[in-house]
Amino acid sequence: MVEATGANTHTKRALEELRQRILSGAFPGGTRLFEVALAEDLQVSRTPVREAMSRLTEEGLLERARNGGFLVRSFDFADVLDAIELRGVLEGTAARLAAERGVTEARMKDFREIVRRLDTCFGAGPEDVDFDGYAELNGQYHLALAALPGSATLEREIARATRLPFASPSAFLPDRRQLSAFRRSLGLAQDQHHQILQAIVRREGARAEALAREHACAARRNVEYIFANDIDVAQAVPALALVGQGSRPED
Amino acid sequence: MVEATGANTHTKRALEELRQRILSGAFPGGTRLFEVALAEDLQVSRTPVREAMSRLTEEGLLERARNGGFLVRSFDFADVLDAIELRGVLEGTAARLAAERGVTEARMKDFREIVRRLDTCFGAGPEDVDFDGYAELNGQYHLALAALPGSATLEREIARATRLPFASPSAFLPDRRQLSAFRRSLGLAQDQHHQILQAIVRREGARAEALAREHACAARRNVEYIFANDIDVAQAVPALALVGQGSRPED
DNA sequence: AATCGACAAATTGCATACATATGGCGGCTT
DNA sequence: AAGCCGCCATATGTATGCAATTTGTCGATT
Repeated sequence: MVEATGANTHTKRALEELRQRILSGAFPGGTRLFEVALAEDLQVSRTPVREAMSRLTEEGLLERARNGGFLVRSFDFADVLDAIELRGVLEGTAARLAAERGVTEARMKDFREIVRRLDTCFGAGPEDVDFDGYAELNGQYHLALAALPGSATLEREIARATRLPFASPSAFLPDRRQLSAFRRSLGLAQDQHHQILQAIVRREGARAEALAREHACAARRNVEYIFANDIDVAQAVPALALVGQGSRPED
Repeated sequence: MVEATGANTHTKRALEELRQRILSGAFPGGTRLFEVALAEDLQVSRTPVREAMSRLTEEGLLERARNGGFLVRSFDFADVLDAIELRGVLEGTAARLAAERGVTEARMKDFREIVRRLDTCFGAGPEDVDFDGYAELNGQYHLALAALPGSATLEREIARATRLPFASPSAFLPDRRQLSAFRRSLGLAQDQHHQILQAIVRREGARAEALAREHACAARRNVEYIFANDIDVAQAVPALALVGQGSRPED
């Protein structure tokens, strides 16, 4: 009711508003959210606020406090890196299982088409990149990869593990404001997209897994670059708004 | 409030009763659960029933239906195998990261102690095994393994992925009613416990990962054994009560 | 037989009031 | 100064009634 039908319920409103606030970093990690205050603020009764907070717990943005109530989860730099590592492991598993078990014609056709369209995001010049198109198709690529082996269990787990902003495959893609060396990584990433496809087609499970893992490591490099260059994190990378400011790496 | 303090709330009661029913296979997969009927049945109001169902969704036993309400999730044989595969991958990752990153003294001491105590479950004769002790310590071993790298993200994800009964490391351990060939696998498993420890100590990440994955595959062998021998599943393996009866493998 | 519309029943969404539990603060004692 | 206790304010747990939505049934029409 809240989402599937698009019905405009109070719970849905509260859920979307709270999610947006959390994702924008409006609540420091560890903040306790109080039903009554939020109900007033959002102008609904406690019931939809509770429901919304319960759902945000499912989404991984809140956790339940020990004597009832909800806390905003806190994340640090290590969580970001581990989330990226985990995504690599899970997507690597999807690639391996796809290679080992085979892929249906329909899914392979879809996957190939996405890779082909990703190619069209690159023009003649090294700076000639359709960033928006790439970001959209990159998201599609990763969803399709997760679905390739036809395992609902794995697909579900990948969806869960990549739900938080900084865990998403699209979290650290460069855009037009960023340095060109940073942007050139897109071309390398697209090459990896191709290689993963090839490894799967050739039934090379270990290779597919290794490639997909390395592919996810690009996100780690991008994160490290951002922190190493003291870039204003919240400004440059919305995905990191959730991450505590005191948790930057020291090197 | 529901769990941390042990307070005896209606929500807690409803949660435990519904969980137990679901885990015992009382509701076929896909069954819709109705608030009003359950509230009457459990003799509480709708509010704690809703809360309990929301939590069971977090636990992975229910899913939200499209226009509100909740459905009991259904699982088939492939889900069992994929859950085992996923556990192997995640525990393998824990082993690898432990080897790569190192382990604190406290955690390593704890881990060694568990392995040592697992050894004491085996007596002089091949049939002389303390099954209950083994099962208890096996669970501890796997929890400790998940915690070794000191990554809250990974530990949390492993906990989630192993939450369902058939995904648990202890799901398919043999007990005293089962065949001796089946039981002998415990000795092999314990050898693997040792080898994983050794690989971590030696900083052999790839080896640790491969061993932990293979270790998880024992569960797959056990499942396949159960099905291949037409054993009454619900009777022999409570962990499989959740799995649909029409989804047995055909080979 | 299939489809559509109307209506009733059932279910979920929600608000509100009351009950219960928790946490913080102040005062007192050691 | 530290610890303990009591009190009160606040937050959560819960029940219940009403509103809104969804589902199912039945009859009419093609």
